[in-house]
Amino acid sequence: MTLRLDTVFAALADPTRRAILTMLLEDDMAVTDVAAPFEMSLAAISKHLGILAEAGLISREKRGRVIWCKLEPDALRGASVWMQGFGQFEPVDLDAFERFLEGELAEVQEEGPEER
Amino acid sequence: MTLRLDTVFAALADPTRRAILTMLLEDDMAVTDVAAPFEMSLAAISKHLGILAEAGLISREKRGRVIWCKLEPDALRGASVWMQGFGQFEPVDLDAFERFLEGELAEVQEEGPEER
DNA sequence: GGCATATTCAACCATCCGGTTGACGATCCG
DNA sequence: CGGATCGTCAACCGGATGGTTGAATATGCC
Repeated sequence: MTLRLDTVFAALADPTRRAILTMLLEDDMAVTDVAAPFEMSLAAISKHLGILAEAGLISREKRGRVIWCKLEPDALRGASVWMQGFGQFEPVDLDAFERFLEGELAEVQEEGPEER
Repeated sequence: MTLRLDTVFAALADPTRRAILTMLLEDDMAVTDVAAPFEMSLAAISKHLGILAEAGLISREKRGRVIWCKLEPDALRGASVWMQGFGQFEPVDLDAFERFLEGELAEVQEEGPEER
């Protein structure tokens, strides 16, 4: 349980992995397609996907030689609940979030993953 | 902005640091008192507090020779919003959270920080 | 002043993390 | 079959992370 929070938060701490999750929010994707917009190697992306899967944030299903990655947003619930306990945040402004996501996606797709 | 998410999530990925935040939820605390229930050295706790402060999750104020640590839950808002975008989680059950927190606090205070 | 307390600093160590490259197994297709 | 594509594995590397210890700094107290 605590372990799950460890791995979920650790998985979310990397901008490449957050970008991947954001991409998967739009649709399921094959590993190669996930890797396409990034500048790093396919193996690196494969590792990131392994970490996300380990945290339960995505699932992977092999169909033919293609492995399809699917977002599993339920894995975020525990972490979300934990965080919400620290403040009565006002209801989430989903429009603002949408705009933010578009920005993040644009970043990834135009320039590759953001530098640190 | 992305940097902030990086540091916030990374800070939350460690169980000792989450336990510290939970303790600070109850009240402001001096560094020595924060360190008391843990088995590790004061210097280690001091480092953890530095990381939490760097992420904006706590603030530190020196009064006399004592440094008081204060929770800054606003720093969680960005991360919380980011996560909420991934699912329409039902309204948080604050009672359940309260019970969970009591469990976590009890763990820390009775046995020291949980092992991994 | 001189000692005790509170906290950080600095150096060190083992391990983890994020990336690379090259080889490998699996699958599709002509 | 043989070649191309998909994805992972293994070994390696540099830098970050989480911990230690011992010295240093700053403040409070007698």
